[in-house]
Amino acid sequence: MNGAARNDPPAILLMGPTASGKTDLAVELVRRFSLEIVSVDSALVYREMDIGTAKPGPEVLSEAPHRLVDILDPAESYSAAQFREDALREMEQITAAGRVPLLVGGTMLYFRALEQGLSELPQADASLRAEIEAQALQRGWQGLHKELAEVDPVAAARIHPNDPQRLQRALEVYRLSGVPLSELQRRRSDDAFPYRTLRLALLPVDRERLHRRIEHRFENMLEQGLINEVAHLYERGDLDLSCPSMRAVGYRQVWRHLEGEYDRKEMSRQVVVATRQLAKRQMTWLRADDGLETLNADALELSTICKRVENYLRDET
RNA sequence: GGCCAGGUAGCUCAGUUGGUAGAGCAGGGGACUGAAAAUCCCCGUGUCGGCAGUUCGAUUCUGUCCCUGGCCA
Repeated sequence: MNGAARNDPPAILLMGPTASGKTDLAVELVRRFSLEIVSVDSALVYREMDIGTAKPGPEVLSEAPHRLVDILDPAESYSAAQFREDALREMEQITAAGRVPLLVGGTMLYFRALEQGLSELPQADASLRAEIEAQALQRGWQGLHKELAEVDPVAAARIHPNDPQRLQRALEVYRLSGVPLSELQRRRSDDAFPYRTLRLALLPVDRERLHRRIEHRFENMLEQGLINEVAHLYERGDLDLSCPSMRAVGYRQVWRHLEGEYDRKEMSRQVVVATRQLAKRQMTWLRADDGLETLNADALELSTICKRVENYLRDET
């Protein structure tokens, strides 16, 4: 897309839901080919969040370095636009060094933003968001939805009155720019994505198996000291549940447990449930994308995949 | 052993003055433009514990049995 030319450099994209085995496969590929990994993950960007994000350990990272991991403090927030900029920069460096970027992750919005670009919209504005939230408290989101319908009927029709996050964003964009969000989005972004891609998706076929995997992985995280990890962040004093980092699966539920909202058993249940739901949403993106080569995550055939990658890389020259 | 309260969707429960039942959660499907591990939308048939009785008709009333919890012995 975006008119990728025949002579664009290669890039491999590897998408998959949580607990599908993306990292293992990526590391295997790095061992065999001249690739370098760029993480496409909205939680791995945070430092001090290792266990709950299933971040690859030091040994793995030294063998197969991941770019865009540990680049932010948990008090900061990231965005799809920022990711796009960062990822393009990293990809350029990797390409310039004669290697092929391997983008690996589960944040599908980031993949889309990277490949298709984003419209030119104003950045998030914390104080304006606070203002809108205060208004929502008074008038209700329904009321704000009516307000949006007056200035941007197209966006209002698309955004459900119960969807505070998107309502807030649409109002924010209009108030900052004076132009309806839907109008700005209509204007085609001419963002280029100058790569020829091999697009792979790791898709678990057996749902029960995935659920079991998620459960076991969480038990492992507990053994590795997840609660302690979150407790450290909790004790910092400058974070709360409104930070995007602390909304991540695992962190949010352990945070509530630390606040005494529910006991350890209930917390565990909630984390596992939230992880299953995350995986389901990620798979919805993958199923809707018909440009992917799908790999059965339950029965990976490494040799077949390697042959595919080898062919792809050879065709390039 | 006696008394009491319960046994209804995978879970927690509501309900039917007798016309075979519905919420939340879980689960499934979908959406997704600077918070995305976020935010939201759609989807509810299950021997209403078993058996028998009354009734045109019982998940609902009666009897009995089983199970769970509590109290008393």
